[in-house]
Amino acid sequence: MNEIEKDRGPKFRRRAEARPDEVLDAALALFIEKGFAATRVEDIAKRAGLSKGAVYLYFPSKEAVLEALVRRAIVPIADSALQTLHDYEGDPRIVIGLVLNMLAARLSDPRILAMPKLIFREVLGFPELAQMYRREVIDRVIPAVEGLIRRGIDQGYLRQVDPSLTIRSIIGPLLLHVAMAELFGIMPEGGLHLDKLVDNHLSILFDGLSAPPSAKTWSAS
Amino acid sequence: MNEIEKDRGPKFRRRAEARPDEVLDAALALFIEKGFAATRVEDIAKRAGLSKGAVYLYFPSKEAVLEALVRRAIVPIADSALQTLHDYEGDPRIVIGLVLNMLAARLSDPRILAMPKLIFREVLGFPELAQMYRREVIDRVIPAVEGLIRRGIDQGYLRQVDPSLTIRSIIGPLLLHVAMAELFGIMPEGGLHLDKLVDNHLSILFDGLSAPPSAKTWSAS
Amino acid sequence: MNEIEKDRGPKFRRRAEARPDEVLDAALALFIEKGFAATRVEDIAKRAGLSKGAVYLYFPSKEAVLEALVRRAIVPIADSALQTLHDYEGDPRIVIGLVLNMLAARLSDPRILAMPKLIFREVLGFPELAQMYRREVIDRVIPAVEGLIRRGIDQGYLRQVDPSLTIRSIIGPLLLHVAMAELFGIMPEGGLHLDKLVDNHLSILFDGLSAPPSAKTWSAS
Amino acid sequence: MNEIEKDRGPKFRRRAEARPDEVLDAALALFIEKGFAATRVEDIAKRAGLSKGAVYLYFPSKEAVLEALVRRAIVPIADSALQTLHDYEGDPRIVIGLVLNMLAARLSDPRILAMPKLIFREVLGFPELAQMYRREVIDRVIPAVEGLIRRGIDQGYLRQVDPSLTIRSIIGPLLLHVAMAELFGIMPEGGLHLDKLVDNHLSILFDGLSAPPSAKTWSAS
DNA sequence: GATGAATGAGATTTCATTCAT
DNA sequence: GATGAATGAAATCTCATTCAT
Repeated sequence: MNEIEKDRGPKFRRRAEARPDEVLDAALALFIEKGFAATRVEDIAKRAGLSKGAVYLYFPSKEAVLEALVRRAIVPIADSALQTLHDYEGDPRIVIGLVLNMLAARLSDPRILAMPKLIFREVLGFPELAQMYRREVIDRVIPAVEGLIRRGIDQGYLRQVDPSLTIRSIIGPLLLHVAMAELFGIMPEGGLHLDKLVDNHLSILFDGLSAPPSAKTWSAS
Repeated sequence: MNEIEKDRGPKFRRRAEARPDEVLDAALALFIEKGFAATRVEDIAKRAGLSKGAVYLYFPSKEAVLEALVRRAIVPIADSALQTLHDYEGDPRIVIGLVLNMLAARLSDPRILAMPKLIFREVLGFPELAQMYRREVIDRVIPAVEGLIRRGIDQGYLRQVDPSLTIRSIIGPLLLHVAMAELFGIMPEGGLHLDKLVDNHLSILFDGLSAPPSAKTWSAS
Repeated sequence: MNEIEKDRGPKFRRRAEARPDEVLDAALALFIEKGFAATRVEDIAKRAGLSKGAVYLYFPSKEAVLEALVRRAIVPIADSALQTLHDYEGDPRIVIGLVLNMLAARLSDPRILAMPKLIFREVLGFPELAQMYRREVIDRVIPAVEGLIRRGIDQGYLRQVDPSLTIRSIIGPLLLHVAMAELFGIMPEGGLHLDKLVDNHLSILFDGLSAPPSAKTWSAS
Repeated sequence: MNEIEKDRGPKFRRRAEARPDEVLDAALALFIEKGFAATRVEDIAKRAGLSKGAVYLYFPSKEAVLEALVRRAIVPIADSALQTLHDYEGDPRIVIGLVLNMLAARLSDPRILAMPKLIFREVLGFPELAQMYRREVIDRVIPAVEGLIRRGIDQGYLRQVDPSLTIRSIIGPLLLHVAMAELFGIMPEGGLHLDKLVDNHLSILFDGLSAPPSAKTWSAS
């Protein structure tokens, strides 16, 4: 931060204030790989390039590392989703498309993908984690999306649907896509291809699976 | 059940062939509540009404309890879904509706809901679990659904979509609904109401979120 | 023992009073194979063809099985060695040769070989075992052999040696031969060949390793 | 050693590089006393002046302690025996006498005596131990001794005997002497007196138990 | 600030022994 | 007499956390 210290090449960045962040990076990788319970503090330390004891200089417990990890990651994501939600005013389908594509782009970065994976995996064991995530992310995003849908209905862009339940129809397919890939290794050939999933999903989400009646009539005639 | 025998303390129950099942029931409850790693074998035993050592009469290890648990639960579910998939031939939307409603009904039973919760939570730590689930459930259900969609497209019921990716659009919303409720306690007032979710989801899935063009025209004029 | 019971074919010997002996046979085999500590009572029971609980009808504890085992085996061996020691009066070398050859013949039977193996292995952990073995075997055999040697010296058959220490020179080579074979698998090709060992050993024991002085002279001239 | 540091309780000793050796010393004493199976890791730790967990800082398992123990002890002994065997060229009886006296001197140290006791006791349960002992000791010593005997025969020092079997006659008496003392408490008054045993044994080994024929004649006449 | 040796509570697993049937 | 389900003490090993240096 300071003018003299700045960022003087990677060689001189040892022992900087970035230490806690390096611990979090290491912990994230390991929590994803093996889970919270099966990750030893010593592993985290080793991967972060410092000693076991040093971890406790920055965090009072292993659990605190997990909490800090989640806190660090979720706020920016929620913020940028909310930003997009607020910036656009017209056809909500445009906004939904933008947000889903933004999400798809972000989640293609494994470092970011790691966070929801971690949260979904560990949240049952750490109620504070659930509360934090709810407070910081869910309780801010859901009302915004619900409002978006409600306005879309009011303005005639969308059919009459339950805004709250419809959120599941908008986000759920992404979650399942990621879950299938991460938990069972089931994904399109060559990778997640989240962009293709979003394309396919948006076309169904907006226009439905059903063939247009006219089309059917045409082909039948 | 008998008035005299009733449930008079655990000491006098011998040669109950239901023992392994009682252990599994106890383990399921605890694994869900606290996770596999944080559940002690002694907890399982106590809840099943026997001693720590007795658990090892029926299962060679704690991990074996988990595997048996999953095996016991998943096959029937997959079977009945496949049954429905095979029994109907015409409009695939009917079949999809039937299967989703069947799923909704089943998952309303907490004992059944517990299984996917458990699997999703622990599968990262137990590759064998993932393989078993894949083999027994996923690899049987996915091809059946893909075939259903493909035939629906060929017969003019459905629009041109990617059958494989579309599976995510069909199932994903249920997963998210359950996840929100179970992980963060976010659900409609008064309960999961999976039936309402499925209603809302099916209407979007088949007909899309977009208001019909004529409607828009009308409202705009 | 009784005229009627006798030994009426193997078919009718089930549930006879031989039960405890069958337990001991099974225990012996397993104690040899895996040691006392690593042998489970259930293994003994299974091998003896009865249930775990039945073992406790005959023996109050696992340790009691070991003691009974040793007691059963050692007395006859000591008896027959003592018999031979007492029966001969003249040249003690004849007696020593007879006894060693008798020992060699007996120890070629794995069932008999098992006992000293077992005793040597477990005696450190069971002082009572040591006492029993000492009382029943060692304290009867050693004085007899010492007396034999002493008389041999007095009668001019043997050189002046320490009778007590000489016992080690007489028996030690057999012990080492068996130990090398049993512990490390080091033995003559094709088996223990205890008879050959005894031949070689007796010739050294009586006449010494050294070449006769005259022979040396001859070969040198 | 230093007057101020002395041995002021276990709490203030840190970074002692001798730790693993202290653990081995403690383990040796206990394994001898109670056997491997009956010795708890906590006992070892307590005797070494540290905590249960600390043992696992130095050795990955209790079994590894045993292996390290044996490895530490046997190589020097085998080495010095081989040294003696190789250094002398002439009359093999001289070499045999030197080696046996060297062995006697060494085994008078209880710390060294403990090792063969331990190995003989536990080797049946740990095949790796047997292999290690064979590789490091037996397979190096036996060929050397066999060669010595063979050369002694060729050069006219020794009678025609089986070199391989004769090894038993050379070493066996020492083994039995030690075994009787350690297992049953049978030994000359006042201690092992291995030197006296070796004296008596060597005289028999080289010259035989039999009285010289001339002597017999003399005494008879 | 940093280290890593040390601790000790706690987890899984084994098995001799008991005892209702 | 026989069974084998059940117990529970005890053993090995792990690892979050502390603290002397």
